[in-house]
Order: sequence, then structure tokens, then C-alpha cells
Amino acid sequence: MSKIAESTVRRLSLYLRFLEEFEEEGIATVSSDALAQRGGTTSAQVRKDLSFFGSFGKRGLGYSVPELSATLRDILGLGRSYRVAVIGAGKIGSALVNYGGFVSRGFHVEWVYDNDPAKIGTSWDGVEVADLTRLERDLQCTTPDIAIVATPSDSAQETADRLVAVGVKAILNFAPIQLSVPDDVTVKNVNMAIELETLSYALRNR
Amino acid sequence: MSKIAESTVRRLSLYLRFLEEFEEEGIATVSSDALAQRGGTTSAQVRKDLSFFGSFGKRGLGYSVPELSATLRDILGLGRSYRVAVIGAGKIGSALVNYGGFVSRGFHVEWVYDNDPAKIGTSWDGVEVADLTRLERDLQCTTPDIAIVATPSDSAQETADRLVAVGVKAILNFAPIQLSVPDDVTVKNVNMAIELETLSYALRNR
DNA sequence: GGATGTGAATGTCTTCACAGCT
DNA sequence: AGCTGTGAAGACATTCACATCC
Repeated sequence: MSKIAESTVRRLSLYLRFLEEFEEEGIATVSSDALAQRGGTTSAQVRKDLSFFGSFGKRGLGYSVPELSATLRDILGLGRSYRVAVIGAGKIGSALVNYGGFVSRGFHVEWVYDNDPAKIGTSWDGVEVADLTRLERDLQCTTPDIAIVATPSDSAQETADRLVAVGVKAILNFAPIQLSVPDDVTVKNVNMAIELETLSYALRNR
Repeated sequence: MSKIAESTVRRLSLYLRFLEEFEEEGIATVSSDALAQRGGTTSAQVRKDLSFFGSFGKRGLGYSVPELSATLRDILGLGRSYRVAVIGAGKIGSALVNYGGFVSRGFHVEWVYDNDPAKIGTSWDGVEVADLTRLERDLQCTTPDIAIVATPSDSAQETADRLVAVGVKAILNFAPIQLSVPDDVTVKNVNMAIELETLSYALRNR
């Protein structure tokens, strides 16, 4: 399978969200144009995005909503469940975990770490916060599928190193720094500062 | 000035962060190559990004750290202060406001709204939470520069409509839906569900 | 010597437009 | 007739490579 653009994958994720809404509303089929309008793109873009993975529509008709959403879930790897570790028991991680669709998409927080004694031992969204020093001991054997780095910037790289050392292959990084990791580890950055600054840029002449 | 790619603006925002770190460390000049390595890109990319706005370096030497960071702050519109309204007094907005560099970059939360009686009247990061029904009355005259939509998905579009009606021109949207707004209003989406799903996609064959 | 700034070449993504099914 | 699927064209972004200047 040839390499798929990140932008395509992001749009598939959007389409899936819309399809699930259509599903709730009991709509049976949908055209590329309907999906496009909902997602602020074009029908050609929708069809092209899907065409990288196969042909799922019926000409003259459109796409079956339940079929296409199942297909997208499959493509995006949402058919399984993921064991997630959160490093940093603060508001950012908490906001993420409480985000709609986190649990329903198969993401399960099984470990939460912090180095603040005031937080260790407390319950954080139903999981007990463990001392960060326990990380290696806990995760060496049962490695999480995904780790969420929600520590201050200073300790984010060190945290990433420790996660990589125990075998973590996917990191969602909330710290506003660029993590350096081996090639076989995937990092996604959520950098709210950048979003704000692109907004600021958009406003610069008003 | 010709249109600048969003990807370029995002990188400038990254470079600025690095420059500020170099500044703290007392480093006086920096090469495009040093910036590139720090940001996971190439020196040609750095130079090209900057060249859209002017020539700020000295051949054979590199860029003056304080000069270039001042220039980038200027380009990104960070020389002024922004009045921010947050709609939805939950964890997401709170995480954002507590994010490093929010206040120091000139973003000031002056209004916080929610429709939950339990939250109205309480203090949220130093600002009193107001009843959402007051939105029009408060913001009609003194319009915020930026509004942050951190409501549940169901009410996000309605919230956006009300913000647009009082004249808001920039929205940072945390709800996982696509807001529809007039062309002169800028919307940036922070959709954590998408980040998770691109991670899931990256993991699909393991 | 060393690093910038930039046209030209390359690569990637999006849009067009239409043949081909239903 | 209606809508998909897809090569080809076009637009856009990145990388190359080198003249230019400190």
C-alpha cells in the first residue's frame, strides 16, 4: 500500500464523524457531495480520499452510511481497543480523556503518572495516579499502545525517552516542544500555542 | 503581500518558540540550520519561510536571535494584546488558558460564559463565570478579538452564530464539528479526536 | 569560509472533467 | 439521469543548488 497523506487521514477521520451523525439520524445513503459540504471540502476530494483505499460507493447512488462508516473505522484502525498511559495528571490530559468519543473509540486510560506528591494516590478520571518513578517498573512488561505526554516542557523530552525505552510506539504530545524519537515511533503534536498564533496572524491587519 | 501558506505560519510560530529558548540561554546568533534541526525541518525550508517576509539574516553569519524573534513576533501579530472570551467553563478551555505562553503572548481572558447554574458566579482562572444568556448584552459594545468555543458539540454552532452576530472575527473551536461562519471570520479547529485517530491509523498494522 | 536568499526543479496535493456503472 | 472512480492538469509546497554577500 502506497503512503497516504496525513491530510487525507485527517479528513477520513472527519468524514467518519459526519457519517456517525447521519447514522444516528437514520440516513441510509450519502453522496460525496453531501459529505463534502458538511466537511468544508469538495466532492472530488472526498472521492479521491476514499479511492486510495478502494471503491465503496455505488454509481448513481452514493455510499451506504453504515457500510462506509464501518469501512472508515477499519481503515483508521478503530476496530480494536488501545491501552493508553497518561503522563502528567493535569487539566490537559483530563480534557482529552473527557473528550467526546475518547472511550467510545476504544481508547482506555490504564495508567496515569505524575511526580507531584499531592496528586499521587488520588483518583483521576477513575484511575489512581501513580508515582512517575514507577513508570519503568509498570510499563516494561505491559506496554501501552499510546502514551500521552502532558508534562511541562522541561521534562517532556526526558519523559519521551523513558517511554521509548519501555517500547511505546505512539505518542500524543501536548508539550510545546519538538520531541526527538526514533523513526519507528509516531508522534502527534497538539500545540495550542500554534493555533493561537495562527489566529493572531489571521487578525494582524485589523 | 501575497498569500502565505498556513504551514509556513505554523512553522514561524515554532521557530519563534525556539528563538525564545535560545534567547534565554544567551545565544546571540543562530543559523537556519540550527533552527531547522530544532524544528525537524531543513535549512532551506527555514530560509524560504522567512524569505516571504523579507531578508533578516547576515550571509556567512546567520540571524540575530533577538532581532529575528522580534521580527517573528511582529509578523505573527503578537505585538499587541488580545481580549479573549471563553464559552464553556470546562477543562478544555482551562487547559488552554493555563498553557505556557498564553498570557505572556498577550492573550487576556476577559469573559467566561457557561449555562450551568452550578458554574455561574464561580471564579474561573480569576474571571467570574457569567450566564451565557448575557453574551449579547456584554459583547455587543466591547467585542472580544478572539472567542474560544469550548461547549458541547450540540451547542457549538449556535454559539458560533451568536459570536458572529456580535462581531467576533476569530474563533478557536474545540468542539469536534465543522463550524459554518461567514468568509470574513477565521476559525481554527483543535480536534483532539482527529489527532487520536491519526495515531490509531499509524498503529494499524502492529 | 560560511551562511543567506532565491530562481529553478522536483515533489505532493487538489481540482477538473469525463468515462463508466447503476 | 445521477453519482462514482480516476487519469490528467493544475496549483501549491518543498528541496536543490548556487550566486551573492559578510
